[in-house]
Amino acid sequence: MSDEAPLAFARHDHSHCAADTLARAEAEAARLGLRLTPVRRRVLEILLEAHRAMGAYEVLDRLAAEGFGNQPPVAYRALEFLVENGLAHRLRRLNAFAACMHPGEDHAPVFLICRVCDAVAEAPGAPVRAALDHAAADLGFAVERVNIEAVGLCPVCARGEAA
Amino acid sequence: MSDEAPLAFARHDHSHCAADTLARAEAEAARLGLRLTPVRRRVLEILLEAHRAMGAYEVLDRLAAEGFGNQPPVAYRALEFLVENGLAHRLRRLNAFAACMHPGEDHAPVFLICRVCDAVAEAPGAPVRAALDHAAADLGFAVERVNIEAVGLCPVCARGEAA
DNA sequence: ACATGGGCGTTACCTTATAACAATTCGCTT
DNA sequence: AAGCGAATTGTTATAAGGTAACGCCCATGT
Ligand SMILES: [Zn+2]
Ligand SMILES: [Zn+2]
Ligand SMILES: [Zn+2]
Ligand SMILES: [Zn+2]
Repeated sequence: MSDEAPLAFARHDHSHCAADTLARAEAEAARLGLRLTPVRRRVLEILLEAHRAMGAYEVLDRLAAEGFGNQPPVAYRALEFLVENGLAHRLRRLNAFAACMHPGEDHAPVFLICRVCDAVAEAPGAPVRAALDHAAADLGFAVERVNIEAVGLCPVCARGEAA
Repeated sequence: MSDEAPLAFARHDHSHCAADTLARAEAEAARLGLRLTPVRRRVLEILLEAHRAMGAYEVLDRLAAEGFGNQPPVAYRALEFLVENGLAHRLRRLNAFAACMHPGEDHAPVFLICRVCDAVAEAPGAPVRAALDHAAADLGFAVERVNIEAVGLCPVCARGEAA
């Protein structure tokens, strides 16, 4: 159902990519009995427009331009809803949010953030998470929530820098 | 020279712990030819007072009370200096800073943050980092900087919750 | 019809962070 | 010892990120 490798850094038909991910998010929302209201759905669509993270205020500007509320809570509430229900992720390093590319899949994402083109990829992080759990267990620490984010160069931009 | 297991969650002689870590930080600063000025040194001491993270404004209040500047850049610059030179760490999840407990050791820290008592431990994260590098390499992504932070329950507070 | 609760819009405010400039101090050369 | 450029500090001002609290509306169930 889902791609094995993230497409974020590869050229691909993104309109298909976004539509497909939105469809999977809608299916997941239905399965969980969530109310994907117009604002929430629109925010998810906006996040899906690119493999980038967006700040809450950037999202808010878009909403306001489309006739939704124009105050911060409007954006923050929709974003929080999406994050809480696994349809989006929060990138603490960027104070920003990105659509989840694997809705409903129970994944342990590692975020790879390109410092040149700002692309964000959600890499499979099960082994990373396992190593983390092990390190925590050694200290008797019970992990509940995790943020694993890496900043660096994506393959495309790496070629550019080499020049 | 350094402890194998972090003490953060264990009862220990913290005044000795802090003094020792400060001494190692000073040695490292000397080795690198860094200028550990009064503000910078004081900020490090403040961070070392507890195994907690402190917000920049909390640090600033302390500085101001002691006759240093009372404007945000004073705190942010000192904190940035400490972070850049490996004497402190920034916890993006908390918008806060903590003293490095292993200055000069070239460690790959994983931060364990207790949501009850706010204690922060710096766990050895070499295996986690290795797993992350591997995941990134699969995508051709060159990792430069990393944030690995976990929120959960420290062993002490876990006993409390069980009751 | 009516009560209930969730979601949305708004006001108001708080916290976190940075840009830019001036005055000073430091480390070094002459 | 004087002088110079670079680094550091203090200050002003403002940008960016985030939340509390209130009331209205609408969907749902009785
Ligand atoms: Zn795509
Ligand atoms: Zn995801
Ligand atoms: Zn200690
Ligand atoms: Zn450290």
